[in-house]
Amino acid sequence: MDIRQLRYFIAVAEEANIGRAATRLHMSQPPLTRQIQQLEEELDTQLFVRTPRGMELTQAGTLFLAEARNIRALIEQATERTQRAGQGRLGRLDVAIFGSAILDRIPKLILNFRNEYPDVNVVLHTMTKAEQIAALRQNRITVGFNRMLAPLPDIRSEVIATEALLLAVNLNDPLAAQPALPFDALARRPVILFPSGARPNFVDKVLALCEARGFTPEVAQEVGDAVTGVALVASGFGVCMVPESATTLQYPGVVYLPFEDAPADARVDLSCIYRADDHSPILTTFLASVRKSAALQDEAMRSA
Amino acid sequence: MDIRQLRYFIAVAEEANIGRAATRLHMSQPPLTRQIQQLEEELDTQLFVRTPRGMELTQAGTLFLAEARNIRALIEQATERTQRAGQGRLGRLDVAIFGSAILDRIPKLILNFRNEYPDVNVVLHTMTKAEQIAALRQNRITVGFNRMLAPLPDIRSEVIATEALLLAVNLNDPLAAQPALPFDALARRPVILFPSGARPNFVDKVLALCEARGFTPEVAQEVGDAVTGVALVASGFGVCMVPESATTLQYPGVVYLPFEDAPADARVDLSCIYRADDHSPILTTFLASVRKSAALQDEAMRSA
DNA sequence: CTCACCTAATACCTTCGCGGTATGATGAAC
DNA sequence: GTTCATCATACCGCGAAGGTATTAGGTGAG
Repeated sequence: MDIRQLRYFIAVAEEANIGRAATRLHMSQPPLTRQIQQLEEELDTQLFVRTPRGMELTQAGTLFLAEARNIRALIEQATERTQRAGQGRLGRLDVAIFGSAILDRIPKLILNFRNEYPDVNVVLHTMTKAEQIAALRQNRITVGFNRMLAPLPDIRSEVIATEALLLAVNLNDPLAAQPALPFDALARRPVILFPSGARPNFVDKVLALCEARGFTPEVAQEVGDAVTGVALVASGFGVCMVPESATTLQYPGVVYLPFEDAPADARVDLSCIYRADDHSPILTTFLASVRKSAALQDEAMRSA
Repeated sequence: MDIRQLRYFIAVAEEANIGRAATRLHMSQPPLTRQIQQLEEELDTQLFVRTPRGMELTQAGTLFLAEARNIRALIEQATERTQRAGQGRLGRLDVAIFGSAILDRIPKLILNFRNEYPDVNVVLHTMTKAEQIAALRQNRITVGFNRMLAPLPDIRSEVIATEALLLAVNLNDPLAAQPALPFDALARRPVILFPSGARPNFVDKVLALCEARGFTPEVAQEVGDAVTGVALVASGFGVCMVPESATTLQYPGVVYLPFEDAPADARVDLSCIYRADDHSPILTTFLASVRKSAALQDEAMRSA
């Protein structure tokens, strides 16, 4: 059996007339006759009774018509869905995020993507940097978000955004009264650092910035993520350097203050990573969407 | 797209290797390569990534594999069901029966058919003889059961069985004491006749039998069917001639007695009728089944 | 009753494409 | 580097699909 024959059969059944069906199929009558005969022969079942006025479906033919329409619809659906999958508009995408990336920017990027491609099932996984790289290598995730990535041969990384750094200060601290701080405020207070885990990370960034300005901060505590860090600031342990997006984390007794000199290197990157050999359309569309909405976010931030 | 291509695709996907798939499909590798390429081209979607170790499904390919398996299963099911319909083993059969035919024989015939062909949906309709013929002509039924059918050009009828005639007698009647009756017992009692409705029918049969023996029975009452007739016998209205199969109708105060002389013409036929131009397989199988089980019934009756 | 007209079926031809064999290109393993 | 596997390409022959011309058969009008 052949899908072409199904098409032919449906046409003949609907027209109840081979000649008219042939016209509709843009072909001549004799080959159509032959195809119908072959179909009947292959099924070993009479589908039509030939009358002087045309073709009339038998009971078996009526049943087969329903089945044929089913099959045709299923085929159309299959091609359509496959094509959408091939364009990265349908399927599943496993995305890894890290702890404080939950704050603000990343969720918005992913939300934009989900709105644009509602038939892609985005599955989120929380992983550390090292876990993300291992998961990429095992194909357990397709893309990950992280900061401060060292280059690797098999993993490509792409900076999505850079964020300014702010200082989280306890509201009772005299520093909190000022609208902006000099960078060396860090030298005058115990500092809370995060994250713990694989280096290089945000800790190294902060320490490097201080070193460039000729001082070494007093480390009050190292913690796992930004949320814990801000919680310690609220408890009066010290100050804590955080990326801009952490300010969505409103914590009683904590204010986020910019640096008055706003040094160009006092920024931290936010990157997404993916396999260098992954050319799947779903990743391509995701990256395109992320680049687009990250650019929009940047613009909105600059104008604010 | 082509069903053959689906088969090829499934094989390649399952083997993850064109060469092995070609072997499995009993063909050589190059044409298989080409068919897969054509399929991808037609779908405008990459289904496989070519590796030095074989073919690996893309996400779109994985989805298409599931769809292709679905389609293949649906096609197999469609051919199988159509073939069964073409053999009269699947479908719908509208059968008309008349009032007292509900008794015994016909239900058994239909039950046998339903057991033998469980996928045929038998729909029963109760109709008089005239209604059955009209319904056949309008294709509202496929086959009907009735008695005493006059031949018609467009309706074929076939005697399924003949039944002996018995006399239903009230238990208080002195006749009821005898094991068998002479035929002219009918001349000595008021007679209940049935059915009313289109002639010729069973009434004519009874009257003709009496006339052949030189008497005209006294008609106590004409009623619609055997059930009512027997009820009147129970009430003492008179006697009533019934076909053998009516004896399944056990009625308190009524006995069924055979005729001692058992004349050869004291029998009545039971026929089935169908369109002369109906050659549908479902009718053919039904008739074959009916003939077979009617013969078995006859045999059982004779030996009893 | 016959003829015209509709229907589907058949005969024959051309062409396109499927499958075959032989060979090439490419990456992995030793 | 050589060998072995993979898939891709080139080219050929044949079968089958579609086209044209015609036949066969039933219906309805005159």
